[in-house]
Amino acid sequence: MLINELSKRTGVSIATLRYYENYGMFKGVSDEKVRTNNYKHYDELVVEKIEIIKGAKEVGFTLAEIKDLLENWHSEQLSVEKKIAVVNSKINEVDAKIRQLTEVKKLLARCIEDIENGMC
Amino acid sequence: MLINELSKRTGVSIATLRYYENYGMFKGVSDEKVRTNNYKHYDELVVEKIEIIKGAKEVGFTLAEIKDLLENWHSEQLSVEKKIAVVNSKINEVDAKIRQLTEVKKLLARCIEDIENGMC
DNA sequence: AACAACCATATAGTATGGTTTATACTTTAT
DNA sequence: ATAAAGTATAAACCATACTATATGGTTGTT
Repeated sequence: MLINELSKRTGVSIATLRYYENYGMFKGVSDEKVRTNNYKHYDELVVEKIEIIKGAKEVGFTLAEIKDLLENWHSEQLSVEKKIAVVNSKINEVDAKIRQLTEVKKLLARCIEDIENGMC
Repeated sequence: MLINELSKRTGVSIATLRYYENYGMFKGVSDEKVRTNNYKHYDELVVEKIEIIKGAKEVGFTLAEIKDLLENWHSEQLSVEKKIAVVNSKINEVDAKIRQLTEVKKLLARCIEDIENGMC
């Protein structure tokens, strides 16, 4: 699919997609058979990556962190074991975020107690 | 306590604390009895607020969102019920983030399957 | 008294994550 | 064939969240 469709599929603006591609988050490929243009084509794997980018960004991961993950995930250099280790370490980070959110929830629950006790 | 101690207590740099105060996240008060300076004093409530700021930021809330929460939490204008409603709505947002993180975890688990199946 | 350590304010600079604009070529619809 | 819509690249611009620098006053120690 071309960038327009990719944008529609993912809900991410074309400008942002180009920004991501330029940043190195994923790569589209030009069709070798067509030499009149260099339109880039994106596959389902790119869609998957973008879903990860969207979710991870939403919960506070930076593009640099996400890029690092995606790069290793598809690296030819790394062994299967190492790739899995990289993804697993990201899963651990996600768990840490969940714990942090649980902490924030506790703080907010304390806020409510404070309010009920007229302390604010 | 003065800003130096506040910084040490919270682990947030003095520059950042001033930025937050200027942004309206919290306010220190000058001692009325001392007219020779306008050093600002911060209490335990400020420390609590900063803990919330730190936690909420970490998981992707913007300063504007957090400010809004903190402002309502301590507003004199709002009734107890409304304050509680504001904090509760933030708790709901936190729950949404947790769900989002769970989604990201699923996507990452799918990555691992892909890797194991040699699809990457 | 003098010197370091601390506080306040203002302004400028930086990094991240985009968005907008300009230019130019390609494809598609009529 | 020509206008509209789509694609690519580059550069300028923008908001957010700091960080650093400059200036000047205060406090505390010796």
